[in-house]
This record gives sequence, C-alpha cells and structure tokens, in this order.
Amino acid sequence: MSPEQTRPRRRGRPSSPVLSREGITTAAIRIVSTRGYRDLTMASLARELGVSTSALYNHVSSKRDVMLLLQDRLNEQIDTTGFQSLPWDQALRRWAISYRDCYIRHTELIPIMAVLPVADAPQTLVMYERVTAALEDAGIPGPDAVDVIVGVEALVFGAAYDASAPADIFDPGRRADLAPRFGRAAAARDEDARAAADRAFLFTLDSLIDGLRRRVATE
Amino acid sequence: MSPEQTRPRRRGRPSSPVLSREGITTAAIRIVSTRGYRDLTMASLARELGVSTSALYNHVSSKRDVMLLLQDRLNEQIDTTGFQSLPWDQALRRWAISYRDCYIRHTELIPIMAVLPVADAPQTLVMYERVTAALEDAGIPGPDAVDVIVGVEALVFGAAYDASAPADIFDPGRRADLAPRFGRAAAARDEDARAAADRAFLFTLDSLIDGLRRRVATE
DNA sequence: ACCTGAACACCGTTCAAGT
DNA sequence: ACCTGAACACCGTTCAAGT
Repeated sequence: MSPEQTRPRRRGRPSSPVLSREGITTAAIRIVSTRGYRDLTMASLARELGVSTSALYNHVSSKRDVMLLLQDRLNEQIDTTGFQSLPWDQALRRWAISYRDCYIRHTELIPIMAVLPVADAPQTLVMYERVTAALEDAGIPGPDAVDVIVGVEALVFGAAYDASAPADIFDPGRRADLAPRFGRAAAARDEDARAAADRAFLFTLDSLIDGLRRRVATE
Repeated sequence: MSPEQTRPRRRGRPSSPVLSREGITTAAIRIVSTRGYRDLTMASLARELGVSTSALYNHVSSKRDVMLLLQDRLNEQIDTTGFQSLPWDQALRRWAISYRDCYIRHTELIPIMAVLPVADAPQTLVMYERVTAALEDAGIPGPDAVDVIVGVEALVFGAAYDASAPADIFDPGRRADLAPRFGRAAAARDEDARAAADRAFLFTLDSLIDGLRRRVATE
C-alpha cells in the first residue's frame, strides 16, 4: 500500500520514468493476446500505458522496434530443453513443435523474424547457440548444423501460416471443376482443418528428420 | 495509327471501359518489378493507369483483391512440367525449386498466399490439381498427397523468406559472446549469404524428399 | 456502367514546448 | 531526461456528382 514501493526511486531525480522497454513489451503482449495484432498500434499501445503516443518514441525508435522486442520475448519461451537430455533428432523434433506452436499465434511476426539479423535479438541468439551446440556435440559439423536450423525454421514458419489458415482453405468451392482429384483428396483429409494441418506438419517434420538422420550418418 | 484499333469497341456503347482486372494486374506487376512492393499503393496503381484512385474500386473490391490477382498470375509461371515426365520425387524437387524462386521476389505475398482459400485462385487450383494427380498416379493416396503438398509449400515459403534476408542475418555482431559456437559455425558457412541460403534449402529439400520416399515405399 | 474529386478515418512519426 | 499536444505525410476506402 506504499506507493514508493511500486517503482524504485533513484536519488536526485525528481521522479522515475513512467515508461520502459520492458513495460512497453509487456503492454504490447497484453494487447496482442487479448485483441490481436490488428489492434496493436502505437496509439493503442500508448493508451494501454496511459501516456501520449509520442512518449513511446523516447524508448523505442519505431513500431518495428516494438515488434522486435515482442519477438525476442516470445522466443524465450520456445522449448529447447530437449537438447540437454534427448538424442539430437528427438530434441530437434520437440524444438520444432514448440517453435511452431508459438508462431501459430503470432504469424504477423514471421515476416520480421525470418529476415531479422540475430544481432538485434539476444534471446534468439541464445536459442540458436543451444541448438548449434547440441548438434555439434552429436557429431554434425557446425556449418551443416546451421543449415539444419535454417531448414527446420523454414518449415516451422510455413507450417505456422498453414495452421492459422481458415478452415475452408482447401475447399475448391464453385471452381471444383478445375481440380476434381485435388478436391476429392482434400475432402478426404481430416474433418477438422487444424487437425489436418497438425498431421501434415508432423508427417513432414518426421520425414525431414528421417532424411537428415540418414545424411548425417552416411557422410 | 488508327485509334479505333487500339481498343475493341462494342456497339451501342459510348466507349469501352478504360480499366479491367487484367490491366490492373499487369500494372501492379509492373510497379512491383520496377519499384517494389513498398511503392504499390492504390494511388500509385491508379497513376500508372492514368485514372483516379477511386476508379479502381469499380473493378477490384480492395487492395487485398489486387494482391490476390497478382498472386494468381504469378502462380501461373511456377514450373509443373516435371510432373508430366519425371518420377514423382524428381518432379516434386523441380516444382519446389521453381516455387521458391518465384516467391523470393514476392515475399510480401506469402502471408496472403499461405492462408488463401484456393477457391479464390483458379491458377493455384490448377497447379494443385497437377501435383495431386501425379502423386496419386505414383501410388500415393490422395490425402497423403495433399499432406505432401502442404509440407513442401511450408518449406518453400519459409525458405523464400530466408533467401530474401539481409546478408548479415547470422552475424551475431557485438553480442557474439552470447553465441560463440553458433557464431563460428555461421561464419564458416558460405561467403555469399544467398549461396548459403540456396545450399541450406536444397539440403533440406533433398532430405525431406528422401524421407518422403521412404515413407511412401514402406507404407 | 464507369469515372472524378472531395472527404473520411485512420496510420506511424516528428517536433516545439513544457517540467 | 522524459512527457504532451499539435501537426505532417501518408494510407485504403467511400460517396455524391457527373457522363
């Protein structure tokens, strides 16, 4: 109940700043999880924090900067624990599944994440270090390990989009005449679109890991 | 030199319309290839066509509609010829490479393409039909064939982003202390970032197709 | 039916002015 | 150093008015 405790005060300063990069990130996550990316604007972010929009620019350089903070915070929660206890192929599988789970709810970050220089994202860098170390320890040469990371990431991002697609994405509709066999094949898949997307992802991921295992073993 | 020939005239009409969906699509492609997606606005599109911005809305319902037309026109040029002459695995490889080549120059369309109901894109539907038919003829059950398409597409989209990334994407910069092994492994890769991206993609694609071939054979 | 010009409701970003 | 309020340069989209 003592207001002094809610925010640490520094000597000689009239008051602590209202805003911080951490606070902005937290507010951004709150908006995104409750209202979605469409409602994440610099104005809504400022309103959530009780300041004017221009105040944000004392702490972040742009909206892209906000998205970057958001993304690095998110990457912290991707599961890399498998690399400490499991064989590399099983660890890779667990990592990929967790990675995709995260980005299914944040597809708007994919165009940023996919081309982001890692130097700007410390948590992402930490994640890459863990994966690289585990793959190298398993006998995979470093450059190949990076290729594996790049390849699995590509699949993960694309599959995250697919899982976030509308349920009728493969329904040919009134143009069914253009694709009779595809139409039948798609209709014969899973009843639930999300379940179908999950199955296709796991099928592809397991096939890829199979292929990687063979290449690593025979080289 | 006869102005009547430049545009077919219909009887009883005062004049033919200036705009058409095809013409808008062509103009959009022209802008995108010369100046990039950043310069593709409804205003720039109208200027390119010599009309007012609001005139466009007599032919397209939104900018998203324009992006859709663009994307369907693009998918026409993806190489599916392999499916008529090569074994399914080699054909799939050629298709994936051509698919990625196309979207490397059009990453802005990926978020639309990846979640687009196929009913809105006839050329895309035709492409899917060709792939499905070839895979089914090779003995792969229809639903599995769709899973293969979905999986390869996911890899293609993610890899297209990767190839369009800046050259320094894997340079840890001043945070190299956070990821020493990853930093070394990344530096030991190809000198040219694009060449490295190509190599990683082919490595992953070939591993995936290896894995798919085994699964299809053993099931 | 199709086009124009003006207006609308937003965006992200900047900057002088305050404390 | 950090915040406010006003302004700026855009967006995509709508709509009454013209032919």
